[in-house]
Amino acid sequence: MSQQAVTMADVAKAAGVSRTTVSFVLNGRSEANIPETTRLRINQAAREMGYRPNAAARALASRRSTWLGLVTEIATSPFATDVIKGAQHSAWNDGNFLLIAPSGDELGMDELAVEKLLEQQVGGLIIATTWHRQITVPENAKSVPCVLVNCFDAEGEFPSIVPDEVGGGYAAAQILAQAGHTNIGHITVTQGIPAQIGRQTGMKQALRDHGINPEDSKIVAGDGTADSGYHGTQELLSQPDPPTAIFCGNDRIAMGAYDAIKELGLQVGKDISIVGFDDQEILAPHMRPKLTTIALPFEEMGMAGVSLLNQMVEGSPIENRQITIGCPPRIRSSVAMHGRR
Amino acid sequence: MSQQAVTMADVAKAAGVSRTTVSFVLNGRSEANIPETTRLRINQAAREMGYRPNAAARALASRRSTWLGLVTEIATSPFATDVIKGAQHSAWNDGNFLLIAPSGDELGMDELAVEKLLEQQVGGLIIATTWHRQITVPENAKSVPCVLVNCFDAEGEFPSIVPDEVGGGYAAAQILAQAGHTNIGHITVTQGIPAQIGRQTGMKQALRDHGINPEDSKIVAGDGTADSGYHGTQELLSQPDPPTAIFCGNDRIAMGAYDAIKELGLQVGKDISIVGFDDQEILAPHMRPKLTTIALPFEEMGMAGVSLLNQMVEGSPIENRQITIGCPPRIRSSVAMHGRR
DNA sequence: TCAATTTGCTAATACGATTCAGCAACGCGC
DNA sequence: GCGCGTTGCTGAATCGTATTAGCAAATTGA
Repeated sequence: MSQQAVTMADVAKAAGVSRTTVSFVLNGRSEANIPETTRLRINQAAREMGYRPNAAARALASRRSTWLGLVTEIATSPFATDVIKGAQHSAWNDGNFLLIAPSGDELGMDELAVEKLLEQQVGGLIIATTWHRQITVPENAKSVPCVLVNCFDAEGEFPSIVPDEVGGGYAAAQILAQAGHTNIGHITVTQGIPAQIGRQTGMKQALRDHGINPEDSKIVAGDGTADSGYHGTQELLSQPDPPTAIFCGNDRIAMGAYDAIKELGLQVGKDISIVGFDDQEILAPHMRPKLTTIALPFEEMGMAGVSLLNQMVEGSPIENRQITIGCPPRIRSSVAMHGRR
Repeated sequence: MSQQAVTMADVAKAAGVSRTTVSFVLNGRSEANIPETTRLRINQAAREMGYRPNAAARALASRRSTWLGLVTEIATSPFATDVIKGAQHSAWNDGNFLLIAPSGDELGMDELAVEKLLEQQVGGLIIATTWHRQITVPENAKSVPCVLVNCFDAEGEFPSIVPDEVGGGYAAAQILAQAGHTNIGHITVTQGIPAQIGRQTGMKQALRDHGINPEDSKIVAGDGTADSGYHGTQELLSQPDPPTAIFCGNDRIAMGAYDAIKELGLQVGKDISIVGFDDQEILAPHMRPKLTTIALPFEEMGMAGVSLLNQMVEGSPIENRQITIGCPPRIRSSVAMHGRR
């Protein structure tokens, strides 16, 4: 199989020095001052012999590892990709590896996942969810530094990274208000979750700041599906004084809204303006017209999570235990100016 | 940090046996016949003391690891999720861990990724791409068993798992033919890639098998975007004898097709039938009407890849070096019966 | 009853690194 | 010519497990 024979001892013999010296040189330890000539000799020997460090041995001997664990619901959503992407990116740049374990539906699965990761000697843990919510963290996760991404625990015991739902909702409504709309409808995502509450709160605040009475805007409760967007839009537009703009709680709702609007013979981005939320990569930029929406910063959250985790692993004190990542607007073509054309 | 003190030696002392015995018991080695009583005593001691095996030490001592490496373009596409999901699932069930390394755009990045994975002592490698194509495998990947997923090398040196594009194209056209359509248009994905060639080939075969002359069906070259689907559909429908059904090379093309059709005042799934390809999770089931499409079996490919890799790692001979995974149709509501209503 | 086998364990070594303690040689100041 | 600091290394212990070889006691077979 792998003819992996060449170890530090081999390199040491070839270079005519001790294993210790090889270790120092290959790890670039400057405190043991090895002269340039020896250094070169060792490096060259290592290269020529095809020396490859053994991470397992290194982890064992040094009592620290280059592995971080990521527990995530890999099964459910395309969002997971982005968190993984960000986390992976950040970890890779620090020379760390991400071990991914599946978060399960069944009770106790998370605990098992964490246990398995701990066996692998991970130096720290990230627990990530695909939708922003409160979770209960498995007990054993406390054995190592642990950061929550896109979720939080009831006691606030763990540092966590969450999206700024309120700010995002504010931005969405602001885009519409600044385009001159004063009658703005809203179709929410599932009732009671942080996304719904935060986005709605932000929207109302933005309306107020732009001199619009939030009580005047009609809000219909959706459930995050395209269907609910379709029916919600029909409901909004069949009112006596229908809105000229709709803030859809997510992109899929916006997708349904598009269909309802087109069926009524109206044009999105002209007769009715739409703003979504999430910025789903394979959806929003491909809708017709392209959807103006608010991005969920999954990748940034993944990166921030790993970066925070790294600080904790290194033992540096952390100042901010609850980090909120902004949700940036993505301006495309689904919003029209209103009333002052 | 972690008070991780309890080792096999500790358990051994507590149970009043040797380390060897503990090792045998905890690893369930039956050839060394340890009586039930001792076994229980050791297991209980281990549990009470919170013993947790050290994977690094185990890997070092046993000269084999429970890690498999996955090199993938994590950055680009939601498809990567599914491969990871399948691979992860399969690996997890075998007690293995997946180490994921990013495949880079820059030349030599893959080699670096592989090198890093080899340092981690992975027992095998999977190289996966987000779109089906030929690749050149980094030289160092040959140090361990290696399987290609959704790609292949020119020489066929590595076992590979690819989707059955031809079968998928066949299924797509068959769905339309069986619904009574005889004038079927096609909008392709990017010219020259396996997806385009395979799907088109399969389509023509299906038409022939259903007594339709493939030369009669108009094919327009797209590039995989919704825009190309939009314009391609306009082109097809503005012909003298426009098709009653369109096989779209992928779901995004179908998305553009929907828009073009609706703009013409026609109804998808009634006036014009549409079949897509890919079955993008957040797209196809949410379109209106829901899109009938052919699924790309990424998850299965990931699973098959790991499973094949495992066989190779264990040294069992493999019979099938080039595995093709079927692309199953997902029947939804975008296809109408034609001509015999 | 004695040899042979089985049962139930243990001692010792190995895996491939890291790391601590220390040592020989050399230069330097006085 | 002595003490001292620096330079340039090395030896040995250690990490936590797996594994081979083997041993004492108990059991079995004849």
